[in-house]
Amino acid sequence: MPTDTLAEEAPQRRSRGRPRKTADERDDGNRRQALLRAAAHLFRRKGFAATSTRDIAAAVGMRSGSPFYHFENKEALLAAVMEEGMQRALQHQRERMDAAVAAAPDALSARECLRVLVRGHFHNLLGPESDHIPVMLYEWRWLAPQQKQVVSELMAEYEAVWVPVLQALRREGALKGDTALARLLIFGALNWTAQWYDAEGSASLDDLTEAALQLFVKDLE
Amino acid sequence: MPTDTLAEEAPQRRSRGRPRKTADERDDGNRRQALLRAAAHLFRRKGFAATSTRDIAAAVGMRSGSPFYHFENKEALLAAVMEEGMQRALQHQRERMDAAVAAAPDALSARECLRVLVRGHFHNLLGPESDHIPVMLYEWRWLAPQQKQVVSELMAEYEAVWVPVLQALRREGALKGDTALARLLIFGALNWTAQWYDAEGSASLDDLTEAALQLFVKDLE
DNA sequence: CCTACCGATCGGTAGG
DNA sequence: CCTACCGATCGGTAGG
Repeated sequence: MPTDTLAEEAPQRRSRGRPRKTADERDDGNRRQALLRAAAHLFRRKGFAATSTRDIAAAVGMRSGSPFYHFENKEALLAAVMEEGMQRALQHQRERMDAAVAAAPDALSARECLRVLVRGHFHNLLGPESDHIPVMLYEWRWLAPQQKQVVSELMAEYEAVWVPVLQALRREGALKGDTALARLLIFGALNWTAQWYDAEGSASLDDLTEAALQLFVKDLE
Repeated sequence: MPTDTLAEEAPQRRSRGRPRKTADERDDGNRRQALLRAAAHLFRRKGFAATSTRDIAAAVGMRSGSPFYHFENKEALLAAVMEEGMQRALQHQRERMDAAVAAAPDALSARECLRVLVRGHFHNLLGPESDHIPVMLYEWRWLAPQQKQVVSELMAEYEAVWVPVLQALRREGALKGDTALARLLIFGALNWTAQWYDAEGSASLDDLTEAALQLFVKDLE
């Protein structure tokens, strides 16, 4: 964009016509980011089908046609929300696991591993800036097959970390039955919290984590 | 409707104009029922917001305006789907519990009670004619406050049956931690199966029930 | 990124 | 329950 070089030739340009943007809402890639944030928020609150691209545009102070300068169409915006959400979730999962391993004097127990994963999942699902993942979970059907492919690979990567942990628990006798079914049921219990968890309520994410572990994992006595 | 008395005066009336309906799709309350079934199916497959009342009308061979002869508006149709679904689910839950109690030589154990409830819930959620409950779970947000009130009372009635069972398990030591949180997590695990369960797949509803019990309930050794 | 616009679709209604 | 219709809204585009 030639704005900078033009600025050298017309340094005294006054603000007239439509109001100037303030510094932190200028072009960059941050208009795109703003659209993604607003879309995630609205898609979560009203669902994909009931959110108009006009709603999203208005939420970031754009006119109705402008989102299509940044995204090819409404579905591409949805796919981008989900991909960004999963990338951030993967990142957060890695950081938590690495930190937990680094902090453990001996090897981390399978139970402690699961605790870290569950706690991290609640952060990804219910924490601050967490609209993206519920949108991914609940608006999945609107993706085109190719977009589903991309997102489901990220989901598979996320879930793959859980597999050896559950298998270890099963070897210990702390988990019974088929681990694949157990994993699906566990993710169900966790993901469903997005339907009822109230951040203002009495239970914290740590409380939820504790309740989940007590429910899923037999204590070894 | 005066059709019958008029028929006495014109018994020879021939079929002309638009084709006659066959016997089992005649007026009655069964056009309303047909609309409910079609609506449940489409609301589940495409979501409430993306299903047009025209889609629903076409699915039962009506014209676009006709659903509004049976239902005041689109939301009333959704509410009726949910209410019917919950009434049937409650009925089914009662029948299963009564049958299990009648069949038990001694008192039913808490664990067996939970098994019956879980198995019944899978039937309500994943069995034949089961679109209504997933619609209730996933399209909840479209209800008006007053409709939410009605449906949530039915849900409360459904869940109330589970409470003493979970409390009994907790007293036995087969369930740890807060029972209210446990109930929410358990329902999450069960309800989420609507997202991934494939009736054509390898696991039966009995398999799912077994997996759920193994996951949630500690065996008492 | 805005302006101005298009074709399509939607929920719902009057009148029969 | 159909016919004929309305006003509103929507995703998306051309042209700048």
